[in-house]
Amino acid sequence: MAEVERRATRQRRAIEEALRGTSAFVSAQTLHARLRAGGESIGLATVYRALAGLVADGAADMIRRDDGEAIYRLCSTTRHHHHLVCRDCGKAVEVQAPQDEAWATELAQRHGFSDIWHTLEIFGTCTACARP
Amino acid sequence: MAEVERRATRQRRAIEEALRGTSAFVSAQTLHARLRAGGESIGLATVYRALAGLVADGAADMIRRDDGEAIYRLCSTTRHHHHLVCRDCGKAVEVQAPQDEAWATELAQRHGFSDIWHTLEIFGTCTACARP
DNA sequence: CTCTCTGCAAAACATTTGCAGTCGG
DNA sequence: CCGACTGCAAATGTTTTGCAGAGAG
Repeated sequence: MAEVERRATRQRRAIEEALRGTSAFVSAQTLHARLRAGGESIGLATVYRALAGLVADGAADMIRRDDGEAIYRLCSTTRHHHHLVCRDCGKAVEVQAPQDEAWATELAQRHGFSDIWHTLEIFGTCTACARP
Repeated sequence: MAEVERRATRQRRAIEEALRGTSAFVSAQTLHARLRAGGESIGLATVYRALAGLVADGAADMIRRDDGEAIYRLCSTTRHHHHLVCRDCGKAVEVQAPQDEAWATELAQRHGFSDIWHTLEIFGTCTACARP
């Protein structure tokens, strides 16, 4: 959460607005295409830079799809949490994993690992994407 | 686990041997470099293709590092499991998460998600990499 | 012999970066 | 005004692919 000055430019407003309008994870590529399609004039590099800034500030979550592409989403809390993500449309729900924090820490210590971090994401197909 | 014919070539034997010799996750790039350094004559594309085959057969695990690069490791079991991975040297321990399977399934159903899959990886610094 | 595998170089992609001009505060 | 921000194009780095020849079974 680097506390850096961030200027509110037209482009960043457009990005945040687009993210606020959905509960789904989106890739930088897709977001860029969507903004352009919506008439916004914005460069791809700007989208990447803005997203990186949001992640650094803790305002957005970034996870990796199976193919390695990064996908982003605004998060409603800075508390540690996980997601239930539709692998088709990206729609996601924030979820808590009751014991996982303590479990991971205990397990790591038992094996002599320090400076622990863990990722836990659940992928599935949401109701809307399930119907043929 | 596509059941496809796999021929035992010199290159594939070298790759499997290299993987068998370590408990650490390695990237295709690193594995390729290591094999070459060891005197093996092998192409990068071959390494990628062999690793993809091992993963498809369920013989190897593939996870993504934070930067998106894929890293691979032979797994001792085809049972669902997770890893405690050293983010420095890649050394990993297979671990079981007692409740996570049931928890993830129940959670997904409650939200109407089907065809569930989940990833859970713990990253830390192992004892060997911790000492300055 | 036949079909899979291999190597190489080219291609495909996602992401980052250098730079000169733009614009928010 | 000043420094952060932007767009573009070029650079980077990983992974994939096309193709002709090699080699496993």
